[in-house]
Amino acid sequence: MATIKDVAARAGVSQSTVHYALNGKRSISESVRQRVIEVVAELDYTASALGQRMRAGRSHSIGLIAPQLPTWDASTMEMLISTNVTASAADHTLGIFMGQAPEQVVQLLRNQLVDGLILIETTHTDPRIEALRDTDHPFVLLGRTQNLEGLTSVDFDFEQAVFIALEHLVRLGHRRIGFIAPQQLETENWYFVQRGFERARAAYDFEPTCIFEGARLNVEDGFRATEKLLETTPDITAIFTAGHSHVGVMRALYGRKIRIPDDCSVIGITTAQVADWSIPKLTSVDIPLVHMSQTATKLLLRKLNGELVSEQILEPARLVTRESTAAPKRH
Amino acid sequence: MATIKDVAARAGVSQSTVHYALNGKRSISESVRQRVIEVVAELDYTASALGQRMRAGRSHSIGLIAPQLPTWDASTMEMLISTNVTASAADHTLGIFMGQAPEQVVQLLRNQLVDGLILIETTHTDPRIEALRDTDHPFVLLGRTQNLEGLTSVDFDFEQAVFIALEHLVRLGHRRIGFIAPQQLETENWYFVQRGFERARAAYDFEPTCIFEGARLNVEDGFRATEKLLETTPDITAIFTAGHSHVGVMRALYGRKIRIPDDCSVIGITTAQVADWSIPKLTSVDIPLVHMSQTATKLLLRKLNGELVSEQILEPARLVTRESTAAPKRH
DNA sequence: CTGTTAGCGCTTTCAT
DNA sequence: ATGAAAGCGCTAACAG
Repeated sequence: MATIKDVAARAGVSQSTVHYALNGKRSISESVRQRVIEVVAELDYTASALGQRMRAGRSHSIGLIAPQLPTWDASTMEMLISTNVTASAADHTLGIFMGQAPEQVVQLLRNQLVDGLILIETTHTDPRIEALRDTDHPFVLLGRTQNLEGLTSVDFDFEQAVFIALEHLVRLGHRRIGFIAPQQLETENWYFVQRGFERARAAYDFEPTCIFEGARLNVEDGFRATEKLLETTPDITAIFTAGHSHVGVMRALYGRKIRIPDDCSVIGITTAQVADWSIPKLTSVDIPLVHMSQTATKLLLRKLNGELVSEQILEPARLVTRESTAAPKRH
Repeated sequence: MATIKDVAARAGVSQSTVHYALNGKRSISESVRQRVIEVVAELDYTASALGQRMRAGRSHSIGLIAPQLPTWDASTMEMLISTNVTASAADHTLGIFMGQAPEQVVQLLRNQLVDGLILIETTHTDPRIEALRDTDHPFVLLGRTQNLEGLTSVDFDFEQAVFIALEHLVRLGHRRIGFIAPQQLETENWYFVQRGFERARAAYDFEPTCIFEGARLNVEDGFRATEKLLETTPDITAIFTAGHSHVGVMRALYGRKIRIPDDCSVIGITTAQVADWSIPKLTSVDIPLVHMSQTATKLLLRKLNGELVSEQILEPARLVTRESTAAPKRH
C-alpha cells in the first residue's frame, strides 16, 4: 500500500504539499496539484485511516454497550441499524460490546478503543453508569436511570404510553382488561409502566387482571400469559401487552377461536414496524426507536465535538390505531 | 490520559522498560518491575489501542458487509451476535457496513479502516466479490457465489435442506404439499432451493402447489402465501416454507381453524431459536447460523494472521422434528 | 538487565 | 507557494 511519503517522493514534492493538494487547506499551484493527483492515481494512494486517527488522537468509533448477550428482537435491530447509519454518516464506526463488566466498559474509553458510548437497557441503579459518572468520558443513555443529574439521555415516556393505551381501551367501552407485563422489575422502564397503570386505575373505571410473565416479553411469554389470562378471566374483552409478545397473545386467541378485534381487542407498546407485521396489524403506542437512536447518536457526536451537552429527552407517547382494537360487542 | 512516556519519566526508567515490565517479553529485575507497576497504578495508565494498532499497521477490526439496509430478523441477529462474540474473543472489533457500493467496500480495506471482511447475503454474480477478487485483501463469504475458485466461504446446504424437508413430509404420508418460497431469484440460495425441490420431485411421488410470494420470506408474506395456497388447493395436508414466514403461515391456518399438525403439517428451514419460538414449535431443517458465523469469523481471523486459507465449507442439513408435523389424517 | 532510537502514516506548525 | 520537521503512542531492533 502506497503512503503519502511514496507519493511525495514520486511527485518530487514534500509530504505537506501532497497533503494540502489533496485537502485544499492551503493554496497550491495548479501545476503541482495536477502532478500530485496524477501520482496519487498512479500509485493508487489512499490516506490511511489508522494514521489519521492516530494523529487526531481519536478512534472515530463509538461503542454500543449492551449489559449482556441479548435476546434481541426486531425492534432492537431497528435501534442498532439506526445508530449505525447515523454514526456512519458522521464518519464514525459503531462497535457493539456485550456483557462487559463496568470496569471493562470504562476501559474501552481509557484505551481509546472508542471515543464515546451509548448505553442501552439501562437500569434503576446501573453499575455501568456509576462507573462512568465520575470520569469525563462522553456517553449517552438510551433509556433512563435513577439519578439523571448531569447525564444525557433519550427515553420513551412509558408511563404515558401505558396510560393512553388503557385510556383508549376504556374509551372504546372495555371494562374487563387483561394486563400482561414482564417481571423485569430491575429495569427503569418497569417503574414507569407501573406508574402509568396506577394513573389509569385512578382515572378510569375498569377491572384489570394482571398477568406477570417472563423476564422480557417475547412471543412465548405472550402466549403463556394469555393462556393463563383466559383461564382466570375468560370474559375479558381486551388485552394490553408490550414488546414483541402480542404475536404470542394473538396466537393464543386464534387457537381458542377468539377473533381479533371482534371478540377481544389487543393493544401494545412497540415499534411501528413490529406493529405492522402482525395480523391483524396491532393498535399500538409506537416507540419511535429509530428516531430515538438517531437522537442519542447525534447527541453523542456533539459531545465528541466538545459541546457540553446535558439534556434529558423524553420522547412523547402517541397512540396509533390500527386493526386490533374495537369496541366490545354487547351481550 | 497518561502515556507510556509519562510512566517512564515518573518511574525513572526508559519506555522500553515500562513496556517490557508490563508485557513480560524480556526479563526485568523484580525491583524495577514493582516500581513500574506502582507508577502505572498511580497514573492510572492504560496502553492506547490507537498507538498499538498504528504501530502494528492493523486496525484490529473486521467489517461485516451487508449489501443494503436489511430488514433483519431474529436469525440475522443471531449471526451478528455470534460474529461479534467471536471477533471480540480474538481482540477484534466488529464494524457493520450496509449499502456500500463495491468500490467503497474495497476502500474500507485500502484505508485500513478494517483488516478483513465478512460478506453476507451474497448473490450469484456479486459485484462486491468481483471488486475484491483481484485484490489480496482477506475476506470470507457467509454464503456462496457462482465461482468459488480461490475464495473462502461458509454456507448451508440449502439444496439438501429442501430435499430432506420434502422427504420428511412424503414419508409421513403427505402427497398434496404446499411449497412456499420467495421470489429472490437473484440470490445464490434460490438456485439451490430449486435444485432441492427438483430432486425431491424426481425421487418421490407428491403433488406440489407452488406459491412464490415476496422478495424475502417474512411473516406477512407467509400469511399471504398461505391464503393464496388455501384458495387454490384447500385439500393440502402440509406446507413447506422457509425463513421467518412460518409465523404467518401458522397465523393463516389458525384463522381458518385448521389445526397444526392435526389438519395440516408445517415444515420450515430456519434457526433453532426461531423454530422454538413458534407455537407449536416448528419442525425444521435447522440452519446452524451461530456456528456458521463463528466458523466464518475464525477463518477470517486465520487469514488475518497470514495463513493461506482457501476453504469452501458447506454445512450439512439435518432435520429436527418438533411439534408442527405429523402424518396426515386418513379420510 | 536496561537504555536509545527508529519508525508506523498522518497532520500541522514553523520557517523560507 | 512550498518544504522541513515535529510528534501522536506504541513496539522492537539494536546496543550496551
